[in-house]
Amino acid sequence: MLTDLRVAVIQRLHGANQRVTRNREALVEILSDASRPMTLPEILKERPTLAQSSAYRNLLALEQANVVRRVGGVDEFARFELAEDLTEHHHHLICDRCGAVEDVDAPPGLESAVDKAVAEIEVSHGFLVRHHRVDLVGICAKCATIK
Amino acid sequence: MLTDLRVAVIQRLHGANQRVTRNREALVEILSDASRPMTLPEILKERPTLAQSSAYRNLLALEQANVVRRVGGVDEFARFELAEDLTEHHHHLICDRCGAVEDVDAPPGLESAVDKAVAEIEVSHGFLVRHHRVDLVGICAKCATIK
DNA sequence: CTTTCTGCAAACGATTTGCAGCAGC
DNA sequence: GCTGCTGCAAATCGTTTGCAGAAAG
Repeated sequence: MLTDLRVAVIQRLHGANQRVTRNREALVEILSDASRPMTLPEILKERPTLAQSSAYRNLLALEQANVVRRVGGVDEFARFELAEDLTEHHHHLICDRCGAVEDVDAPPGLESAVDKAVAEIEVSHGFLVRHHRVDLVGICAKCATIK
Repeated sequence: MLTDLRVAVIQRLHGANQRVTRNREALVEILSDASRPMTLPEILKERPTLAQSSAYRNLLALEQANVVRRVGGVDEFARFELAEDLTEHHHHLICDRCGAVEDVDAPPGLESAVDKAVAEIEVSHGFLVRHHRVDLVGICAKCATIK
C-alpha cells in the first residue's frame, strides 16, 4: 500500500541519502499507529526482532531525515514521535506520577496566542523560533484513581 | 543576610525533614543568580569544592522540598532551576544547535490563553494540570551569527 | 550524642559504537 | 558488486549508590 505517509517518508529518506529498509518502514508504522510518543522498550515490544541498537540507529537516521522527532518527558526515557508535518500539530499531557505522555490537539485560541508571543520574542531576543512545545504536566486519570 | 528566599528555603527544607547545610544554601544561591536553568557541570564550576555526587543528592533533596525543579532541554544534560513560586513564572528559549537554555518572561496574553486551554483539557481528558511548560525551540542569536 | 550529610570510588542503565556478515539499490 | 544496514557484544557517560568519617541539630 502506498499511502501519502509512506511516499513522504521514502522521499525524505532518499533526500537524506538514507536507504529505505523494512525496519525503518516498520518504525514509521509503529509510531504512526500510536496516539502518543513511544519509548524504546515500547517500540521493541511491537517489533521484537529489531535489535535495540538498530532501533536507536534507525530512529536517528529518521530524525535526521525529518521523519521522526525525539521528545523528553519527566522520566529517564527518550520518546519518539513522527515529525509534526507528517501528523497534526499537537501538545502533550505528561503525568508526573507514572511518566505517561499523551497527545492532545492544540486548541486554535492557544495557537494564535503562542504565535503572537513568538513574534514578539523573536524581535526582542534575536532568537529564531523553529517550533514550540506546550506541555501540560500533572496527574493523569489513571493515577488519580489509584491514590 | 536573611532574604525572603533564604527564609522560604529553610522552611521548606525543615518541612521535608531535611537539614540546612552550606552546600544546599550555596546551590540555591547559584541557581538564584543565574537567569537560566543550569547543568551540573555549570553548577560545579561555581562551587568546585562540591562533590558531583553531593550535588546530585542535594538537588534531589531540594527538589523534594519544592525548592528546585529539574527541566529537560534538547541535549543529554539535566538542568536545574528554582521552583517557580520562588521566582517568576517564565518560559524557555532552547537552542537546537548548541543546547543553550534561556529564560523568557511569559507574555500575559499567552498566559491567559494557556489557562483557558488548560481548563478545557482538564474537563475533556480527566487530567489534573499542575503546571505547564512552554518552550520555544530554534536558533539562538549566538549560533545564528556563527553560520 | 544521634542522625543526616559529605566525598570518594564503584555501580548503574539508557544510549552509542566496533565489527563481521547481510540487504538495498 | 559496492555501500550502507543489521545484530551482537562491548564501551560510553550522565547519574546513582555504598561506605566511613564529618557536621547539623
